Amino acid sequence: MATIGDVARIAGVSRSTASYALSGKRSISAEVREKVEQAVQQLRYTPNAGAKALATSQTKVIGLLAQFFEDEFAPAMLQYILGVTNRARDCGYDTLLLTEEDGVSALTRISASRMVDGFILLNVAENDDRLDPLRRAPQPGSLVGLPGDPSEIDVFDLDFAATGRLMVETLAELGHRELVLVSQPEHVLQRGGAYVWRLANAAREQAAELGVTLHHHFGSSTQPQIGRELDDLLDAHPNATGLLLNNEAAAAALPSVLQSRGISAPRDISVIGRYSDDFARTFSLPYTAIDSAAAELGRRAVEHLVSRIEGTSDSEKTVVDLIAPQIDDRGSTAVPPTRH
Amino acid sequence: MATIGDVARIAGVSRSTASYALSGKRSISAEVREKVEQAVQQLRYTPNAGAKALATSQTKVIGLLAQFFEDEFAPAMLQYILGVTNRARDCGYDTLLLTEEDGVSALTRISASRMVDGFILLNVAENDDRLDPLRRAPQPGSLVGLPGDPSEIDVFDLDFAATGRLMVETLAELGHRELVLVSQPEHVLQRGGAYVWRLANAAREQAAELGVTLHHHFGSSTQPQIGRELDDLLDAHPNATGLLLNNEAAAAALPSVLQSRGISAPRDISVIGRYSDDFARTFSLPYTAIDSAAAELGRRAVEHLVSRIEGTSDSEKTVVDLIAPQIDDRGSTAVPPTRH
DNA sequence: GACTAGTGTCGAACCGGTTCGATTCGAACC
DNA sequence: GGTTCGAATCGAACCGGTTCGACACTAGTC
Repeated sequence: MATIGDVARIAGVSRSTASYALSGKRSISAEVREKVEQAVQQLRYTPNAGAKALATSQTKVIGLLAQFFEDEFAPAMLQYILGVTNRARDCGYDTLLLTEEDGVSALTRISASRMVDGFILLNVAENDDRLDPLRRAPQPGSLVGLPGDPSEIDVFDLDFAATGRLMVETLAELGHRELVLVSQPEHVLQRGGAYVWRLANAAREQAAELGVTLHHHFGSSTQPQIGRELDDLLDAHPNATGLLLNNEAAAAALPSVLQSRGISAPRDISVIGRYSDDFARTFSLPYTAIDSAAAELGRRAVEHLVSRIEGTSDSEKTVVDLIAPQIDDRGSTAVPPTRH
Repeated sequence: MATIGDVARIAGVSRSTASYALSGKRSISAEVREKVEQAVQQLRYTPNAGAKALATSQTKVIGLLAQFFEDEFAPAMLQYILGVTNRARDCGYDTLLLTEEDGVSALTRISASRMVDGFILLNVAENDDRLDPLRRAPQPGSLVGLPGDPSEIDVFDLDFAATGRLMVETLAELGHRELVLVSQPEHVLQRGGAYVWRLANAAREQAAELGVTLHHHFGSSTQPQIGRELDDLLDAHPNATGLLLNNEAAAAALPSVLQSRGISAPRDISVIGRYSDDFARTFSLPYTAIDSAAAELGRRAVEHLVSRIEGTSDSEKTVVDLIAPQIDDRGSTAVPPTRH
């Protein structure tokens, strides 16, 4: 492969001049610049990434730490990954995908060997092991998911408290008086999926304030179970007229459950979920939902990370950016059915 | 960060000696090796990846070219990605994930800048644009998906022809005489998804040979449509007793279709799909299926690629490795119902 | 006409590893 | 007792970029 030395030789200048001609960091005569550019074309010169990284201490790569848990619904993760890689590329960065179970060792390994300029952590837990190593690392990081202690790091997440309130409020305003909330499984919460209780607590408070009854259930994240559980829940709460789903698997299972009971939304029951638009399309879910904004979160995390890497960050202070919930109305809410 | 120079100084030896002590490429006294190792511990020394890449021309990174098409079922892709990244890490490689639409430019960019030691291409089309640049690249590559011209490159794929035959054969042996095959949408095929017709043609031939009627239909890959199409198909072919699905979305949609028609597998109809075990779990699909072996294909592709990179490849000749279809029996096949 | 300022170019050093050739030393050999 | 060999170590060069300081030349200033 051609090196910058080859380019310089063909152009009849020194290596340093060729370098300056390409980077524009010093003034160069139009004539020389022209010759260098021609040599680049002719040799199909592309700088060696390793050499560049060594010289500049910049790799133009960001590390993406994804964690896949047995108890989670994997397809939902894909949205985040795509959001990050696509936006990163637009910003001039490539993405090193790290899926090892041991996120801490992945982080320290990659960080110490200077393979990346920064990190993005997905699926951040309330008390995430990876945060301490990240704080100590010389590279900046962005989190997707709000941990208990977000100090020193930029955080991006959906505002789950506002989401819980909005779900309850929306149905209460339509006249619903008894609701069922289905969350992720309890062990997701125990593992540190704090968003589960952030949404649930806020929903509970809002319900109390509005005088609405709210039943809360931790659902499974796999299908035969969650379907049965939904069925049982509807049996257990015959007067409930609204269903709130903070559980992707539950949303995916609901159509067949409703069908088998011979009821439909919103005629017999109103439904609000919380999942991404892509998820809804993939599974063809006909329910109004609050967008989990996966791609948007990934994009914001990348943009902020890049501005930190490149030192163009507007503020030195770290940021906690909670996206306000936004409802995608697919027509699955209505006034409750009248009973007699 | 500590460099090998720091290690050498603390250990009281030259840089080259420190390097040899760590690599073991020349004999080193036990005493010196000990001192170097202590210095490494003390300084938490980790080699700089860029410098190492520059010196050795090895990056220990492989490039993973994934393509996401609107008309495909995205979650299925995740299995391949995880299969590749996890196996790569076990082999000592990290993975650069490239999701740009323009796979050719991604390939040439990464290849020319020497960011990776090899490539894995997913979702390879019959006539894939990326193959020529890959052949010209200095790095080796493995394909997941069989193209029309696999020359000079290692290829890994499910044996779709054998899959088609096996599907038909299995139901024919049980006594079925009229089958319906639902493939991916026709534009997947036009884009170069040759596996669609490889399976369909083989199924057709096998059916002809066994004297079985086979109706072939290109189904949609999104849910409200594919559900309706399945319903129409069952109406159109009332005497069909077996359903073959080479279309993930169709498999995901089938449970509610059958339910709404008040029929069930295998009592009223026998079903064989083609999707991964993980996919079946995620969607809780109760149908016997031929495993698309995504993770296994990813693993084989990585292993072969690594052996090429490291020059330990058993043979110089390129390989076309078609995995024999394997049936995961979930009990959705039986003898056809008797009519009168 | 000497002084200054700015422009354009070059050589050398540096980033942090690896590797080749040379050197020293002690043990084994004839 | 000189020769040969292998083990252990070191210095220097190299990988392919970037960047600093020096220098030559031109143009403008007083």
